[in-house]
Amino acid sequence: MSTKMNILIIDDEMQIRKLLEITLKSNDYTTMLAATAKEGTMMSVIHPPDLIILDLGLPDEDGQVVLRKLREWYLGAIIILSVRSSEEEIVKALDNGANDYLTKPFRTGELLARIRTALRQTQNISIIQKLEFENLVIDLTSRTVILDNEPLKLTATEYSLLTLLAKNDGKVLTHQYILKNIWGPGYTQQSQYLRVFVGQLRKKIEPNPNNPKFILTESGIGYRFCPKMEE
Amino acid sequence: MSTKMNILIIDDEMQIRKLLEITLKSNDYTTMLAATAKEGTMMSVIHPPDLIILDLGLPDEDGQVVLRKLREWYLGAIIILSVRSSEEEIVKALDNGANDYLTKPFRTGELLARIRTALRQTQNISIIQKLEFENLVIDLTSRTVILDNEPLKLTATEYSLLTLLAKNDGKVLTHQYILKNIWGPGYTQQSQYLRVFVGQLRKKIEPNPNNPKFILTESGIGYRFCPKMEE
DNA sequence: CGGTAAATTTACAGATACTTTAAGTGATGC
DNA sequence: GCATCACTTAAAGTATCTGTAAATTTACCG
Repeated sequence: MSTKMNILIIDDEMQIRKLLEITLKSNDYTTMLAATAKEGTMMSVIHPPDLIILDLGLPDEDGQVVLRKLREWYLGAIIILSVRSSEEEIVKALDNGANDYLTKPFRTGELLARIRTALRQTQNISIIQKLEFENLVIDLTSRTVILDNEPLKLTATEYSLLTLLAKNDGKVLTHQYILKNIWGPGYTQQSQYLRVFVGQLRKKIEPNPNNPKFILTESGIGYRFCPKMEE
Repeated sequence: MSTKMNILIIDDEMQIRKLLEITLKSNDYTTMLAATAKEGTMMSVIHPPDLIILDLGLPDEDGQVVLRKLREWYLGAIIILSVRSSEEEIVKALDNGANDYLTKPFRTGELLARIRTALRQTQNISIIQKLEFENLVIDLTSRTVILDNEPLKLTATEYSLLTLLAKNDGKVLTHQYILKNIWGPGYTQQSQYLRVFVGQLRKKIEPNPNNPKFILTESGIGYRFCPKMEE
């Protein structure tokens, strides 16, 4: 993501606003806060956020009405956060265009996950699975490897080997285990394949292949992916 | 919508399946029923539904794994329906690509509302009406492709292939995935079709088909649409 | 029925990646 | 110092994958 996602919180309870603000900020979002419907609507118009968290029990206007009005023009995600737990209220909110509905008290982790889901859907962002190690980034979704901000060309086998090692970073993987996973159960004796491909990978990703920084040899046992900090 | 929305129910409890079937049918959906992960996966491949309701506690495979596997290719909505109510499980499912998560026992009206919400969102995927890449513009609404301000004549298959690649720009799409999406699940072995059509597309859109700028080959894996900047 | 455009096959040359062989390095122990 | 073992590196051989052209089949329309 180039820039942080911005979330507008419309809730009249100060404690909730504070809690949400802290939670969201520490999860790499930026926030805007509003205590009333009027205030919230205005903020959303002036600077449309990527997602709105809306409480239904606002002092100045009914939440369902606020929701309907927002949906007349706002295309981002709206998550309702409310003490009201009646089925009628939930159904109404969802049919008024809410993307999700959580009842208070809520679990923070779940709210964050539902925010990610809502953003994914409205931003049309796919599930991003990334492995990041300093200057090396492996994007499992797009199947690309970026080294020093440059895309790196890897063959199918090289890519499989790198991801297997990177997914288990820190752990020592035995020759047998790697061979079984990449080439199949019948190849556990072909340690030579492995040596050749580790060599090729090192040539591509190691700044100094003689003194590997990423793929370390555990003599007699196997290999370990363990990005060393540079000195 | 011209035709009824089709929902696949994957749940091992017969009573739940029956209940859902009756509820959904009386709300103008068509349904498909599966009692195991294997059965459900197969049905979704053969006849992809508009939405999948997935139980996590299946007898033959872990629901989270089923979910992840589905998300490798299935773009429709997936709603989890499970007895498991731990935050950990919910967060995991949402991050694995579920659109929503309901715990059993559930309220029918709420489920229906959440189904409507999920369908609204996934059908909205076509909110994107134009794909633009420098000198190449694909207009999905009018089904036209403009290259260097000149309309380009493409056959139906060429157009589908180009839009599939362009919608996933940056990502590597495997031969299998492309074949399944363009020709159908039964054609995953016909890589030859793909070569022929990629060749034809390149002849039409690439300034220099020998050194492709748009459609890049990932040998042994598939193709990737990734408009390179010119030097 | 004939004409046309598109899709499917077939065939083959060229490119790419994988396997295999072999020579070279360095550490360890006798 | 020499032998051994495990790993590294390079390069040749082999298999597989890819791109292209051209032939054949299919589908559609007048």
